[in-house]
Amino acid sequence: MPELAEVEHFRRRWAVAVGERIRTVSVHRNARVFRACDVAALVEDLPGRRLLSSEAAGKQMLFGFSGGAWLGIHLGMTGSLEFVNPDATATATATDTATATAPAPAPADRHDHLVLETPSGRLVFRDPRLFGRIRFDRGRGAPAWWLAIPPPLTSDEFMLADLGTFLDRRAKSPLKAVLLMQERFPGVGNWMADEILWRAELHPARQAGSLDLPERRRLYRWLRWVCRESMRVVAPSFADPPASWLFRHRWSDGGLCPRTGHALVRETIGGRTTCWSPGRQPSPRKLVKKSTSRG
DNA sequence: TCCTATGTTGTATG
DNA sequence: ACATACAACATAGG
Repeated sequence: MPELAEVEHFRRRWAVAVGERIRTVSVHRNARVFRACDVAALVEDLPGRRLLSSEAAGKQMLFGFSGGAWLGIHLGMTGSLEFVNPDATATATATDTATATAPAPAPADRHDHLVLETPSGRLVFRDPRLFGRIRFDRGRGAPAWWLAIPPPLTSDEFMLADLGTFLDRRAKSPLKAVLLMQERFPGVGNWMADEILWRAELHPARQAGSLDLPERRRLYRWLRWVCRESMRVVAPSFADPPASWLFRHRWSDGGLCPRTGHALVRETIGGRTTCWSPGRQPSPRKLVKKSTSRG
């Protein structure tokens, strides 16, 4: 599920516990999501600390704790965050074990790899497919990997020239693959890339370096628009975008373009299933053909 | 049984 | 060193 706005939505789910103290930490310590994480440090360090802050940047999240501890979360393909209020019966039993010194048991659900218990509930990280990633860092300021994430695509720091530079550096790659590169387009994922290219009327297989200036302007404009609008529409409630978006038609075979009414096409481009509207997004082959005249 | 899946990364090749 | 392409990761559901 998680691209830019969905990640922001999950961040907000955990943010309800900002200010609360972590009472216990339970983990599936051998889960792949901890491959870049010192699990022992996390489990020993976090209890007693207070959750102070939460941020999302692209598909990454960072939760800050009192005393200089940082929990980084990437949701991979199937990760999610949830805050679970204990029901009345569960509260009694959970409270009784709170003072116990024995290590916290592993979470009951096999896909819940990290659970932070607070006085009012449980912060749950779930990820069936295990492509997600948990990081734990200590220090006064945010960790280096976090600071290296480029600025939001909706901000003034991301300019047309930045887009142009990157397109030229990846000149031979299809636009679809280029838009998925997080080092330049943090938060853009498979459905967002298709949505952007569809709105910009650019075929996903076009080589990045082949775009003229008007096309670059279009890409820039709709890239920012999709980021802004998805944040506005999706982040608060996890709502689907309106039916006027490609999003609502791209998932299965037989979908129709909401602009042209003609059949959408689905094909693998840049290693990912890609959906586009042939009547709206002219193929690279056709574009090449138009320059046949020679003086 | 086979195919697909809203993501990243390691590795091979040019 | 850089750019590009793709298999691999692990699980669930159609």
